[in-house]
Amino acid sequence: MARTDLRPFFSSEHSAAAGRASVRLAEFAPFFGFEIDDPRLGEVAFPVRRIKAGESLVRAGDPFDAIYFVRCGFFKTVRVDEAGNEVVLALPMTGEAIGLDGLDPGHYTADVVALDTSLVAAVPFAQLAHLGRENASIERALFRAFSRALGREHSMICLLGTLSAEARVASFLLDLSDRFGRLGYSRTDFALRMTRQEIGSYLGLKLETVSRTFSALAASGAIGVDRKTITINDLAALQAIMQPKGEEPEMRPAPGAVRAQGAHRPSPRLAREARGRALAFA
Amino acid sequence: MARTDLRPFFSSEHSAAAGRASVRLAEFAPFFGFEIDDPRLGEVAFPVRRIKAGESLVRAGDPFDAIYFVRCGFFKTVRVDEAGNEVVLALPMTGEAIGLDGLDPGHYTADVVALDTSLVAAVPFAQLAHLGRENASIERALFRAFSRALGREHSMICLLGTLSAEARVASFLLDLSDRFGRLGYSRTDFALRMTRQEIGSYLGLKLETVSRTFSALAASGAIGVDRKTITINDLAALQAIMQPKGEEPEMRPAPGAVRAQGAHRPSPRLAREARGRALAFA
DNA sequence: CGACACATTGAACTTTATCAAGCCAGGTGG
DNA sequence: CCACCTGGCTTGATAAAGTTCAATGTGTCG
Repeated sequence: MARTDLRPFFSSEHSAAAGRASVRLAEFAPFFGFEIDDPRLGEVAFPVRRIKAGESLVRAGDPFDAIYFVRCGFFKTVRVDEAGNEVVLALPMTGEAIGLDGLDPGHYTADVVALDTSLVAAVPFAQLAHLGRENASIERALFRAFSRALGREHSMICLLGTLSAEARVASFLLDLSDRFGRLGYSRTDFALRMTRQEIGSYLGLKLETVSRTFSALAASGAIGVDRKTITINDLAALQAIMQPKGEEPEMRPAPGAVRAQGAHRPSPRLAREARGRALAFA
Repeated sequence: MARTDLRPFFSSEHSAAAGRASVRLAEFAPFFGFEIDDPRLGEVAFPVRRIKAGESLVRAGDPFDAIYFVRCGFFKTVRVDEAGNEVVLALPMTGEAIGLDGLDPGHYTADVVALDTSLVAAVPFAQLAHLGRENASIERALFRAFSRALGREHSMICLLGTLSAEARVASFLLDLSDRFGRLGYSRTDFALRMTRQEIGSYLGLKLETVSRTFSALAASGAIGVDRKTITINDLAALQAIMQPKGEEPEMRPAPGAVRAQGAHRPSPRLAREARGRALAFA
């Protein structure tokens, strides 16, 4: 793991290697919920890194210094735990931030590998924190980025903790569909960038199980599978897979009688609101 | 048998009224990695809430306003997903923060229920962020708290994605042991505050599986189980369970390796560093 | 004391992993 | 151009790990 990785044009501001070496904040901020209310702020520029499929953006153990904002492309983050197990922790794509979990330990905790040619803005954390101190919107967006990441992990834990293989795969496809959709791509037709093995690792399954589940879903007509191309034919069917029980209409306890000791009520369903790429943060 | 009682010695100083209504930052900050370099800062006080076992600190859907710092006690955070599955997401105890994931959606996403009589400091997020803007150490600690939470979730995802039931339970016990140890309690004898069902939910297992695994570990001599009391007899055995393969990774084992050192696994891995109450952030 | 919630244990059953072929598309080199 | 590799995918047969169902035990609390 001690592989000295020379990072291509990291701090090169002007050196226009193959392409541009930096982006202005104003160019990518909107995709991450940053509101730029001060025009000067928008002019702050950050180095850009271009990563080709198969290359690493960061490696586990590298000293933490920057957050990476994916401007376009697709990555996988892979952690190798102490037992030597490889786990795909996340599949970040355009509009998502990478590396937040490295702040506390002081080093990145996972390898981040591009699955497709990608562009990221490398924002030194110290600088970001500094900007945040001057601009409330930036600070807010930064906190929210952390919080959102946390929420995502929680969903993942629920998925791994409770869902069957079929439900996990359905959930995975719906998530991809949703994310592609938000970016303006088709919600029903897309190409997977990762192997069955990687999907399995991400979902806590073996690649054979993923393959079989794809086949089964295809046989049921819910989706079409051709190699790495997925077609979603019946969105509702996929969603239904995750409602295993005939959920009876739940009784809604009047919001006031909160004397509930011990037992936990069915609790008000927290609507999954659109937290998309939108900027708003009341 | 001595039920390790987390004595509420909280109000050591003044106003030992039955229910003191506030704590000064200086009193609990050190436990969370906050460095108080400005004495005036230490005087800032926050409301305290005392929660009895079985009561809820927050409920899913409640509007997000504060982060709760557990001063003493033990909680579970439970999410009920859209399918109606209950999942125990975390088991926060003394020295940990609760509610960080609620910032982005604007409401708490899980029920947080006390498993034991507990005391928490309720720190309004807005106020915390404001303090952070004036004091770099506070801000840093806040970011780190987010980052650390993220790291914890990642470990959880690895656990759920790759480990067998036995390894999950072993890992769970080691984690508890470690956490109790950090707080000054015995690392080898402690009382579980949660049911088998809750443990199972947390580990992605059924309660029967947890029970069976406890029994098996007890039969092997690694632990002792008496109802809710756990005794760890063989720490190394538990640790060994998580090294399923004779994984001889490429890290060359130093030729003249120390054998004396009580069979300490080759875990020069990113050692889980003392992230306890320590403050350092080089 | 009796009820009840929690825990343990057994046996049957399901789901997923494992092992083992075989297949297919794309790339390489003869 | 084709024959042939190769890496990834599919599919089948078994096995293993957990779940489910069910019965029984046990401490706690009213």
